Amino acid sequence: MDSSNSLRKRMPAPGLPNGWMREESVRQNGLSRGKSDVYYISPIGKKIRSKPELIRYLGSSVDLTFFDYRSGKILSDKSKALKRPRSALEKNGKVDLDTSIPNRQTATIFKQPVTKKTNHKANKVKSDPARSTGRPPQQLFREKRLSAIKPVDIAEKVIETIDLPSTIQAVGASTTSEEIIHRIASQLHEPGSTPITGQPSTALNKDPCIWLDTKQPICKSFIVTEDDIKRQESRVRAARERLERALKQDTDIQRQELMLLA
Amino acid sequence: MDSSNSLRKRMPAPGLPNGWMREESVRQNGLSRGKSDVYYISPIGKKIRSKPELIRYLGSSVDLTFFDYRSGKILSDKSKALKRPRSALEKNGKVDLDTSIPNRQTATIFKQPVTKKTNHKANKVKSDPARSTGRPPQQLFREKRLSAIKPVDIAEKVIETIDLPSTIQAVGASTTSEEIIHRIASQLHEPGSTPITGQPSTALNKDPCIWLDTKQPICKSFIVTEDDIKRQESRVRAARERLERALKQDTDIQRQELMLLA
DNA sequence: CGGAGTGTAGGC
DNA sequence: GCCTACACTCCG
Repeated sequence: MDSSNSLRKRMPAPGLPNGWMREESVRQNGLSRGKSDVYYISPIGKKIRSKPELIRYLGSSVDLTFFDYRSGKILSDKSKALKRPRSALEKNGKVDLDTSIPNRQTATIFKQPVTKKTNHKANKVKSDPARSTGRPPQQLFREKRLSAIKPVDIAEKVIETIDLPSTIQAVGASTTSEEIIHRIASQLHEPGSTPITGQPSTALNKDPCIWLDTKQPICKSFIVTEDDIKRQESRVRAARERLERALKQDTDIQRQELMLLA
Repeated sequence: MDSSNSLRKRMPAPGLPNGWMREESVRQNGLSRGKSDVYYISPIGKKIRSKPELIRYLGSSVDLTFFDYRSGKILSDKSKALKRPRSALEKNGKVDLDTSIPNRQTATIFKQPVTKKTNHKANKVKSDPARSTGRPPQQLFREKRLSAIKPVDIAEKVIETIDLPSTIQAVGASTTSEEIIHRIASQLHEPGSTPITGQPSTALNKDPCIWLDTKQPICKSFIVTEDDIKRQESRVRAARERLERALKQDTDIQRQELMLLA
């Protein structure tokens, strides 16, 4: 006899990058008793409750076109391909207002067991077990593709005032500090990303196509202290509060406009 | 320009008996900023936070099937009728553990303006404006219907030791002191009930079906002094503390049993 | 106020 | 009809 509670089971999500868990819970009460809900838990503990939310959260880092949310598996050849849903912004003109503060990432998250992963039984290409993140390989110099994206203020005027701290220095003539910011920002959003340390000194001034560590932004390696982290945490907290106020104000205005129309 | 603070407004609850207030407060911070919470304040100052809690509190004295908690109104003919939710006991096998001490009832609660109340536009039966409590008329000798209900201790052994104080005396051959206790206890739980004084001396030894005051238990009238109230308050406080400890212990045991199963 | 759990409109 | 997606309730 199995004494475990069957109303709630959590296990690694097969169709998502390492660190993501799938949870299925069976409704115990009410009109929908017996139906089940599927959630995904991100590596930092954020609970996702639907496929559109998952797509919003993962952004462009994972292609979920063939991901079946309910089963957690990729439906590749069975021609069950779902229509690509539009983004939240296209759909209702709203951004995701969730600015909750994630737990600070500790070393343990980077020590997840590395599993060898073949995408399909019939697949002849196997990924490198030591480096697999469950995502397709990414372009060298991919930060250049972000160069058209800029933060803007409420009047859509570009905000220009983000500076790199002096401890982070660009490497090579063709790499701007702006590209490094783009790269670091997007890498921080990747689930299962490795620590950002910069390029090893051996790579500097050699042929980047051979010597660069593709997992690292193109800058000299640098050190971050515990004090750096604490100072930054309080800055981030303040910034998040400002952002939350601004976003909320925006939805309030949208809501008022809708009420005027009604 | 309205300088009043809009984040918290209190007004009479249209769908509930006289004396109940509805309070709506708007959340100021966090992810749910702008959402509001609705509370109801009972005539004796007890704050209710949800529809299930309201149902538990009012018991069978008011039918809340068509009461919309958020708006505070009855949704009668618009066929918006919600499915009747099951009781807390049916739902999760737990009793309501709230044993917080209500304010002592002062005379003001009994001086509420009496409003004429017709239950429905199409309803031809009108209640007596001078006596309406918003509830249907109750049976004479209704205390007899409670005679099968007994308090029990933890081993379900009946507790027999409740005695009436000598100032309260039963009237008539067929009325036991136990019935009077039942009647007084249940009347005290009715929202909007009138003071309990006993039967007027004119009613004694005459035909009860004609002379009894149906709002009063069937006992001689009696006087309660300020000292009686103070003495009783401290006894009740002590009893409530014992009850709270016992209930708490019981939930702790239930929780431990659940953990052993998991 | 957050969050787990349930309700439920609207799409298919 | 059923399911998806998300709003909402309720209670800690």
